[in-house]
Amino acid sequence: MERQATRTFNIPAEATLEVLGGKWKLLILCHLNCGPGPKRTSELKRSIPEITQKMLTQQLRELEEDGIIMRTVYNQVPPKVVYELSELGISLKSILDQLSEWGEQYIRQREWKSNCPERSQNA
Amino acid sequence: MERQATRTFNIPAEATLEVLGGKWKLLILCHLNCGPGPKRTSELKRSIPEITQKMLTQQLRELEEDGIIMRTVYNQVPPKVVYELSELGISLKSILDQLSEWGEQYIRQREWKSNCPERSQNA
DNA sequence: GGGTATAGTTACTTTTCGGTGCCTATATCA
DNA sequence: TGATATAGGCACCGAAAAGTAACTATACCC
Repeated sequence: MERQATRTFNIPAEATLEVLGGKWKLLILCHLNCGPGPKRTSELKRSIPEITQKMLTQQLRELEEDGIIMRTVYNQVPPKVVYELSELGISLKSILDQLSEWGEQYIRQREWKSNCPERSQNA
Repeated sequence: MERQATRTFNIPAEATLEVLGGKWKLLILCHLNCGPGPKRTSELKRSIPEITQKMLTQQLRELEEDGIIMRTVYNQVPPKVVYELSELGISLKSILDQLSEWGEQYIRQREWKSNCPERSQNA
């Protein structure tokens, strides 16, 4: 994933995906999107247990570089750092909301399918 | 990326991202979304020059497994296979459209930034 | 006969991603 | 005294992802 200053895209969606394409990015953004106000690093880590500290930091850095989120450091010990969506990040809100909505539907449908007695696969 | 039948998610968006999370998937879906009617494999390949045949096939298979797209094989030689969004895939339409829209904005903003004479970086 | 187009599959190699462990600094608390 | 919480850096290594190349089948065209 090269992070160039400029490049050309075949379709505009490619630009979006270049910014949001990391494995954890959309998930992180969803967490920053749901519930108001900034979130601490440790909060995010607890919300996404599968992510490692390294990956979390890395993805947050890239999102910050791309201007999607803002990072605020409180000069205190132990350290406190919070992240929140920037204006540009907020402009992704409806996409993030829809990822959640679609997921809800999808889960519901899946469960219906696998519980449907008509389709039991063995025996 | 394990492809399990069932699992639990911390937030619904995770379910969405499990289905759409592949490197090329959203891009492929955007191409199937823009312009009506099904698209041939070779069309997709030409639309996404960077993707390899192998990746294209693989991602299409997974999207098909997840019920997002439909694959139709014409029994002829040379072979003809077309892909189109399924009903479930069409339910992603507004997400796909927004990925494009957001990308347009983002590109415009980037270009504005880099062309803004106030901010020329050297000389 | 030989080349082309089409949609793959497979084996092999390379590259990248992501995980693990170890390190910093310091205020607070036991 | 020393453990804890916090945010993160860095080096190393294995696993997984992605790229490469060769192969299939066959109708059509020259």
